[in-house]
Amino acid sequence: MTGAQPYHHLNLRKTLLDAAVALIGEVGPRAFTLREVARRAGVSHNAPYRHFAGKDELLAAVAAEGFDRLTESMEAALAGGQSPRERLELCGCGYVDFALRFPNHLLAMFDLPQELREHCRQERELGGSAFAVLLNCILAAQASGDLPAGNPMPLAWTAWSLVHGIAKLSGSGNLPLDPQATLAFTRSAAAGLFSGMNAQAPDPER
Amino acid sequence: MTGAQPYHHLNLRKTLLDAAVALIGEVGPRAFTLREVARRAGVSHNAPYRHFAGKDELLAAVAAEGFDRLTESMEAALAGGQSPRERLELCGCGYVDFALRFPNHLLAMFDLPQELREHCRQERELGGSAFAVLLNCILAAQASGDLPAGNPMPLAWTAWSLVHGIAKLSGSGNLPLDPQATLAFTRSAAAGLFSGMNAQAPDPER
DNA sequence: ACTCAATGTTGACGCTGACAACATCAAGAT
DNA sequence: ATCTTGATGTTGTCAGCGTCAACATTGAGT
Repeated sequence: MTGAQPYHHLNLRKTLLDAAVALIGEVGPRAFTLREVARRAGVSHNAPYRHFAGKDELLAAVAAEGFDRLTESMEAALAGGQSPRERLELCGCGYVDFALRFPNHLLAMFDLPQELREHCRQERELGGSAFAVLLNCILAAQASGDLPAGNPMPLAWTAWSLVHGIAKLSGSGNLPLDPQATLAFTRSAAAGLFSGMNAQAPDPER
Repeated sequence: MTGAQPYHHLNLRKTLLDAAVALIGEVGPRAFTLREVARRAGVSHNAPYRHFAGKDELLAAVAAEGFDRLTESMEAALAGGQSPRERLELCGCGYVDFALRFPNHLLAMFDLPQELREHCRQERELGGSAFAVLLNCILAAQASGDLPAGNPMPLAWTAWSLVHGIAKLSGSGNLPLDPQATLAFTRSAAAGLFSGMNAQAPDPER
């Protein structure tokens, strides 16, 4: 041994996570291969098993990291807003901005089997945190009168659906807009949706 | 030979397609296995190669079938509408209705690698047909004055994003609504978005 | 110095997608 | 009636994958 490759990697876990994210971006989460991740990290094909129970748990870890960054992105975006309405719109922009900056994480978060997600509690909790950011924006807008009172959930689902749809369609190349234009479009669409939410009361039966 | 299992299957292609759809629904598009499809169809592990170039082409065929049914679903839904506005809303409901009825097809259509889709022309054409149904609804609404004039594309993208987001979130279990409630929610959200589209002019720079 | 738990490696097994070679059948040509 | 041919299904094979088991290496605490 020349010492160039120490036996212990010291933070192989992080290295594997980064390699996994990069690999997902190159080949998609379907062709994603645990052995290739190990290869890129410069370790044997079984080394990842010391840090993750298996392939699925590695992907779940990527997804968890993604939910973390999603929450950060939304909170950072809405921090610049001055009114509840503006903060809600910016929150949606933060969602799409995250999707544009970390498309590979988004794939791991939503393009993976549901049975895996059910099995992993951490991921659900982090997803809940992200949703809570949006829900708080809705609640604040309702409290200030910027949105009609009532059950906030339909409003939150609607807003989430819109930004999630933009994120997914953009990520799969179905929106012919560059990132900057996509964000501007998101802002515009969110503003339109916000106006519409005020123009009609939320579904009364729920 | 008892004659029970004729050597030639006669329409193995359709049998394989159906088996593939069922398998996607059971294990997801990621764990989807070409050999298991063949097994369920009662043929050898290499028989599918006589009808599809490989695993990806079989999945692409499922996606193409999905785009076909999506177009049908939207056209059937909007046929009941009496005004351009109502037809547009119903078109969105048709999108979500398709997603609820054929979730396995939706997975093949959007949860698959993009390099495959680029490679397959038929799928892009069928996707374009489906989008055209939506776009025509937008154009009709603009012509009748139900929607503001101008570039229809941002309006179409917004509407598509909303229903696509609802479809994807619902399909991944993130919207705690049963199918009927999901459709009602879609109608309500679409109506709200429609109102918002009128409350503000489309993005002028595009 | 010794122990030991953590971490990385090697080897193996069954499964998969894909290729090549062969078998079977239907139908038209001779 | 026989031959030929192309389409369709099968068997055999290979490398690569995820995962388990057994072994090797290392650093930290005694």
